[in-house]
Amino acid sequence: MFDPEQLGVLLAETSRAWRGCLDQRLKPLGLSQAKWQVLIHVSRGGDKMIQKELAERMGIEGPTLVGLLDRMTRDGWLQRHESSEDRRSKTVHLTEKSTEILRQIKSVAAHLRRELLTGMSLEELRQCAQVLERIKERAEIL
Amino acid sequence: MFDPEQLGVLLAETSRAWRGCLDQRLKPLGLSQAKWQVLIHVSRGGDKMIQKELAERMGIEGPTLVGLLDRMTRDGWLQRHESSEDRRSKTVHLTEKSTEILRQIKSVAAHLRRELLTGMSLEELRQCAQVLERIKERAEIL
DNA sequence: TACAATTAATTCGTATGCTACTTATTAGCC
DNA sequence: GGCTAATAAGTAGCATACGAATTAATTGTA
Repeated sequence: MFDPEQLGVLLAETSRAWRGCLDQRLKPLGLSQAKWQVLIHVSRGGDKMIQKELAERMGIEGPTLVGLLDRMTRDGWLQRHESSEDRRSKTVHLTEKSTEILRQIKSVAAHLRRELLTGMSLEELRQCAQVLERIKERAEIL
Repeated sequence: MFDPEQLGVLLAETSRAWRGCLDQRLKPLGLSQAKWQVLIHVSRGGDKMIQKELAERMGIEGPTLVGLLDRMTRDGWLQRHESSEDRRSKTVHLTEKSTEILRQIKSVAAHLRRELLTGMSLEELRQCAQVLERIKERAEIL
């Protein structure tokens, strides 16, 4: 029996549970979800990415990112550099410590993903992803 | 083309986008997601439900609920009563104001759900929910 | 060129989440 | 009955999210 009324709740709970698992496993590395997301995005973004763009890619607001970067800089995960192109901007950079730990993050995330998804067919997952994608696109333009 | 590596990210983003829409529409009523969730659960729970049980049903920790109830009591959404059965416990109750607004909450949520899900077949949604359900169950026991 | 509008980062105040700890009360065991 | 465990609520401190307002720099226009 399926009630579409429950889909929103289920979606929220599933996302929460998944994130909770990952948080728990990355905690021993000193990392929260917000922090490893920053590291991933910075590593993908290259040396030219400024805070504004990082916030956009992460889907969070400027002030939220400022606080996050403050704590991460304080703890040696990141450095901020003045942009050479625009004196209003700052670029964000990995440190040795965070470069080192990125591999572990990716490995833990991939391992958890395999645990959560084993036994489900690629076709099932693909269809599920398609539905989610459509919901997401609609929600983002509303 | 579908890459299961992206499913976790997609799940998080979809959930976030849906919740964001609902938050935006309920904001004019003075309600955040945390607050309307409290109201929904209290209305379902009846007059015997104590804070401990409310926190469990909502999937949040005790101290988080304490702060939430503090703010909601302050703003006239709720009342706390001493439990007659156990002097350690307190029961949580709707006020006139919140009873009144609950209908609007449900109506807004149902309307949004229809907007986000129109055009998708019941079968598609059912299968998607099934996948989410399995992921959620695994994540919760890990 | 000068002035207005925009943009990037920040600060401030608040909401919401957590863990660890405290206090009051109840339950359980000898 | 009396001591110890467990339980419910709350407090304290922190992380993470937001919007509004501020500051400094850039862009666009008259």
